Amino acid sequence: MRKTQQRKTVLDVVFSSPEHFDADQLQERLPPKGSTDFVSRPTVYRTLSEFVDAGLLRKFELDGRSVYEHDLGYPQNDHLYCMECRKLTEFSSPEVSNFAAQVSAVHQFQMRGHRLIIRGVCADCRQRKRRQRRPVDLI
Amino acid sequence: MRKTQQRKTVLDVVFSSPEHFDADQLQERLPPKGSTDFVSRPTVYRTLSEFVDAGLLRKFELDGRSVYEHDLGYPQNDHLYCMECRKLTEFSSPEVSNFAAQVSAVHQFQMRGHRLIIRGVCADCRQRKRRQRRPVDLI
DNA sequence: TTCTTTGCAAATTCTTTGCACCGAA
DNA sequence: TTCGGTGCAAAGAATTTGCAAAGAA
Repeated sequence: MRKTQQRKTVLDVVFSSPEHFDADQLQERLPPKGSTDFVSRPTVYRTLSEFVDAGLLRKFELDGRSVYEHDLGYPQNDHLYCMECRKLTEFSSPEVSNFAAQVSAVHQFQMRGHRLIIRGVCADCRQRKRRQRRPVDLI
Repeated sequence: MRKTQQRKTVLDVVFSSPEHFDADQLQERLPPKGSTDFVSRPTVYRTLSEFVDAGLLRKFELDGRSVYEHDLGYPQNDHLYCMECRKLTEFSSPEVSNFAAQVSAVHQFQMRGHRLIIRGVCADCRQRKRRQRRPVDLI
């Protein structure tokens, strides 16, 4: 595997923030179209795919798009997903993992992994909505 | 809302089986292109969307496609997903629900719902693979 | 008749592929 | 020099939309 400017650029940006992202969000953080170290959309996808294979990132689907997260070496199976700002907050719970293993055993199911997504509205967005609503409520 | 042949046809087929399905799988079970009661692809999507709004079906994303399940009036938040045959087996667990509520509270997160997907290989597919492998192993 | 619903074709969105050129090694 | 890697354009797959014609009420 060759050390190219594109792979370096993507690597830098991907690991400059601990946040989840999709291909679109990543490209927004990469150098724009005129720059010397611009990275094209196909290369973004190809590079992300390589990083997943290399174990640097994990990929999963959300709302029909592919979302990537850093592979921190320990399980990150569980997420709070804000339906307003699309922010993901991750955690991992032995309770859920044990439960999943137990259910799999009962169904003679060979478990390869599991993922719990809790949908809702995050604290920030609730705050924002409350503030926005107040002036109207007072009329 | 008008009573059209298309809506009736889709309704019949959707509720003729308790299985999960995506738009493609549904259309395969609908009358083919020449038939009197053919339903076009856009109408399939529009009708499914109406059924979701009406509370007859629930929709969620899996592997980048939209998957529909019957809304049976009780929670079906948890699924075993076979990566081989794509079969979904559903269940619902108060443990996971309670856990989700508890985590949400800690994060001041307003929970709207949750979904646990356990990925792996179902009992049937394990059987099938074992059978297929045997002749080769004996050589 | 009226106004919703449908089918067709085309547009969108996200992702992947074909291919000629570029550039690490 | 040699292949692997890249950008562009185009292809795909899933879903949605514009619009004129069809058909419930």
